[in-house]
Amino acid sequence: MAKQATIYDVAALAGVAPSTVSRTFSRPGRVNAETAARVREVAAELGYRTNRIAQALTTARTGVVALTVSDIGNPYYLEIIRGAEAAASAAGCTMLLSDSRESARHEQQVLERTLPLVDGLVLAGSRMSDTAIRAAARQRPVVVLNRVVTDLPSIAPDHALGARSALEHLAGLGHRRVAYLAGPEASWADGMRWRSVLETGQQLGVKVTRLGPYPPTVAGGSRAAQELPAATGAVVAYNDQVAIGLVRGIQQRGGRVPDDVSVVGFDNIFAADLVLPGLTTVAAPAREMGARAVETLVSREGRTYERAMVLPTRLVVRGSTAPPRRKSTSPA
Amino acid sequence: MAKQATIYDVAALAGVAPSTVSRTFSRPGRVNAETAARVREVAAELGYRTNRIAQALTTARTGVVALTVSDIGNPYYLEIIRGAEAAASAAGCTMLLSDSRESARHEQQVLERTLPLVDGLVLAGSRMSDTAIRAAARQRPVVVLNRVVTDLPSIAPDHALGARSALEHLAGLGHRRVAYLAGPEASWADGMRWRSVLETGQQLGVKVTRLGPYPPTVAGGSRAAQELPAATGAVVAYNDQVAIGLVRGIQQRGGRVPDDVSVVGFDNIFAADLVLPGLTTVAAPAREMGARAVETLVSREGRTYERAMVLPTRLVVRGSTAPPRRKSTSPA
DNA sequence: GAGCCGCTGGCAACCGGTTGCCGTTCGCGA
DNA sequence: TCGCGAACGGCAACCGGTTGCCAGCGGCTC
Repeated sequence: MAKQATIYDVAALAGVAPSTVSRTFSRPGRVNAETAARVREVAAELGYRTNRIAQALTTARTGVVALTVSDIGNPYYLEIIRGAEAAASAAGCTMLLSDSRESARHEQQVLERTLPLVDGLVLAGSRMSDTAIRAAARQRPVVVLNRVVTDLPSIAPDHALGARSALEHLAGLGHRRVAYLAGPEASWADGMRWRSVLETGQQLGVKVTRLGPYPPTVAGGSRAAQELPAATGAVVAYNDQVAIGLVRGIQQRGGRVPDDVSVVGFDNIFAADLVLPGLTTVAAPAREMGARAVETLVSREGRTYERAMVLPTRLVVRGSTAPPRRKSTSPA
Repeated sequence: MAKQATIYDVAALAGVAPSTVSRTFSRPGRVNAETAARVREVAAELGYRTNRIAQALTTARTGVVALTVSDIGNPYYLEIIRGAEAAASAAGCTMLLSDSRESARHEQQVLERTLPLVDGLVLAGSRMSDTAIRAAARQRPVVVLNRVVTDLPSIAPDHALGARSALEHLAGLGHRRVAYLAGPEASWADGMRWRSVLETGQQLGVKVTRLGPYPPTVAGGSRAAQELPAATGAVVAYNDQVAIGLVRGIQQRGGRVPDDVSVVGFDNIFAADLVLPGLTTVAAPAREMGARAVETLVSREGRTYERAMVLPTRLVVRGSTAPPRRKSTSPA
């Protein structure tokens, strides 16, 4: 923790004014090439590094962007985080990652702490109200992920399309009754998914029922398995964790997936391909979403409020879905 | 993004000097109760919030601590992150989380960016050399996690004890040959685990062989399954992901776990209890480690360099380990 | 040869707090 | 009544850069 050299030290040793040193680094071209070379040389010798704090004070830019997720433990965010990190790094900023622990209150606290320090904010899976989000947006540029907030730059997968494709898949297999396992009530995605499942069900003549809400975790899914009506032949779960928990719960009670129950999840998390049977799930371009969010944030010069960006989803079919079981227990 | 009120605004409106406003917030007690009350009132009215950047410039404290992990996707870090977050929050600081992507080079870059902005740094699973870590410690207080660096505050699970208990468990079941699947060469934990497996093996009369290194991922474990000598009856894997991948790989080739091969992992990640069979694994008090690390960092007033803190591990026995298969294929 | 312009470097104000030091006021003991 | 110290508020310097403005200088045009 040796004392850092300042522009004043460099200036003195190089025989120029501090402002010249400053310009050498922050405004190259503004200073004569030879002078700049000398300054750089002295700076290197002294191990000078510009003090980002002091810089931030005058420029009002810290070079840090925040990414808030509703739960770091949720693997869905993994690719979002990676995408965001890559974009931030490419743009020369640091990313400040924080966890709102599935709580609007905690999310608010986190924002309170981080907002003053950052140039912008990506809210992935915010549990706050639109009003609260808009309030934050009044302090710093905000990009909303996984959700659409009017008049705020938003990036979201096409939840409706995803839910529709899940239901079409099940209907195509011959299912006529489908249960939807709801996630957190504060989840915007949950609302969109349920609504789309409901509507698509009506269009396809599939009877849909809603169960829950359940915590968006494996444990939540296990609990759902206990409460699942016996006749249920097909389930769309809020996300993959719930779906995985459900499958396990069913299996532990002696049921079989997909023979007795078909299960579809959302997000295509890594583990979806790990469990047995593999989980059929709705995949979103998570990495791309993370990257786009940060890019949007960083490039917001004219504060152009583009319309919400909705990205296509894709159904990944694995072993957890199959035609409903015949009444007879033996195959045809 | 309305203009924020400053101490000058508050001072003017309250009819006091800016320094009084400053002291009202940063040095309560230094100013008369009545004056303070008035200042606070005016501040509230104006929505004044102290500018953390400006504050950081003079106090040289940003109130941010960084936590660097080798891979955010690794569930092992999850509890560490949670523990660290809780401790940071309790201490009134913000946590800056970053990912070094299993690369010393990238880790270095990340540090370059974050060090200037933070009050201290927790390195969890650093892939850098001791020298590089010491260099960082010269710039900011550092606490090392999962590893011991001489003369630096270090917190690590008792890797040796963990590896020993794993091997004792296998030996107790009757295994006489055990393979160790190595992790990243730059991993300090890997070195400790292997060494302990080796030594314990010698003491217990168990023949141990080392395979790898493999990437510390499920995919790495699957690859290991392909390269596993046919006669192998018991395996200790670098971590749970590798162990899980191994189990899957074995199963896909028609092998059975634990009947044909017993498998032990490290870290007791969440998924260890999710796979079938459940994974026997060495658990470390991850959450506590994360919390202790941040606490150590924050409370480092006298820069007391306590000795390395080594925390006990605990073997969690699940279904992936069993006595070796008899020569006869039928049960006794 | 006068006027103008672009290139450079320096001066000094400023960003928004923090803090050492000083002066005033006031209570209290001698 | 005088002296002394504690309490309290203000002044101004400072943290380390950034930047608007100005001046000197050389070159070019007419």
